[in-house]
Amino acid sequence: MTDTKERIIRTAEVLFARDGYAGTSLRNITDEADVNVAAVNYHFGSKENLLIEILDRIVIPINDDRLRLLGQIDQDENPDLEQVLTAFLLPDLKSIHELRERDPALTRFVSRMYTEGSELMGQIMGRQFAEVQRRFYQALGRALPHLTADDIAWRLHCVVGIVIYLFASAAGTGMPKMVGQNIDEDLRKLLDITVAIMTAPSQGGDASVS
Amino acid sequence: MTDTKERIIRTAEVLFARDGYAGTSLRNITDEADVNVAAVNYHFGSKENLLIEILDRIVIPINDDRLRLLGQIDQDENPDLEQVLTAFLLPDLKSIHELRERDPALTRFVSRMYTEGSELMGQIMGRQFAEVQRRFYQALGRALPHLTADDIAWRLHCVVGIVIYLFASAAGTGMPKMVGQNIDEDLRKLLDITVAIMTAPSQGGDASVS
DNA sequence: GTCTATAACGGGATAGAC
DNA sequence: GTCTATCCCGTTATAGAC
Repeated sequence: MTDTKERIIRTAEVLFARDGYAGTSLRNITDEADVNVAAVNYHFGSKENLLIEILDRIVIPINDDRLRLLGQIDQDENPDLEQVLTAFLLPDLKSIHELRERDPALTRFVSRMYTEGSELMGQIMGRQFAEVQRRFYQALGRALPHLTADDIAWRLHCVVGIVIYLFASAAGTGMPKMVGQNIDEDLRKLLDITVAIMTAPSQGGDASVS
Repeated sequence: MTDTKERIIRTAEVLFARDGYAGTSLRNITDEADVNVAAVNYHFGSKENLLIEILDRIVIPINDDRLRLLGQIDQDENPDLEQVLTAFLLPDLKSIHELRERDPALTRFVSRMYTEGSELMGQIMGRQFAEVQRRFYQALGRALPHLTADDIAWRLHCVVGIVIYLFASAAGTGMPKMVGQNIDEDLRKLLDITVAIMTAPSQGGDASVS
């Protein structure tokens, strides 16, 4: 039976989330998963490949979901800001709830991938997120025609910062719990904040993001 | 001469920021700093003590500065929201500019300490931040009397999420540059967003943070 | 205070029996 | 597909000469 492979993934993603990639040894994983040391290299080839496979399984569905929801909004006319933000935020909330159900520590995986920022992870996350970013810049530009592209980028990144923190905080250990049990309520609270961010009057000059 | 100790700190903080605590070996540090392997254990006792010393040097001044600025605001009457938020945000911006001048990668150190969330770092960061959190909850409660304590906590944590992302993004590698060259301009943009967050109308029910 | 040398151990990866 | 055994290297930490 090859649920050995699945057991490795299930164990490794929790350990990577809790202790980080560098902080987790293959032996930590195989001991906990009750599989042999050699199994990781047999099924994945290397520790790094194992990480990439785990990362893709978690992050790709989120961004696919984002693009799917954005595609459902009628793109001919100017889209509604709340709908666009919902398309951006809802996949994260769904993912947080799913991950948390599997293991409370698991939500930290996503925030780690962003913050650890090694060459490896930065490239992978960037590749995953580039298309999403481009599409949402477009949609937000139509929803908020009075803002400059730089303003939109700067403010969307504030939203991203909140979302990453949301993943980190959902893990439970020491951080404030910002995500509850009801996705609709969580979304409503997030929309209150993020709509305010995107529509905030700007006293300052031009924002710029490179 | 004991600038050996200082050289170790200067090198280690950059490597910890760039590659993480677990991802950095003492040999990485001593090779790069051009000091002997044994010097770290002589001057700091252990790798962990080295981290704590570096962390304290960076984070304690930020939070001290926060409390100092908050103390300057007249606490007898209801404080002005922008002033309170400035007391919260300005120390971070000053720190980002200082760290970035020493080494662009260095700003990532702070965001890492939050997101890595090992027992060690979580405890240290929690201890550092607990008093700050308490004092700002109080001040924000007076500045925004119509909000519940839970709403204030939830929204302040959104601000924290943005700030952490700010530190991470300032490092340059792959992430958007959200912090410019002029602190006043950066502060103005941040205040636009964070005032909007704190004063956003809430369509949803009660927020709750534990 | 600073060095060399080494202890004692854990790391990722692989060869080869089963 | 799964195991044991092992290679080879890097790890933190320390002992002891200088």
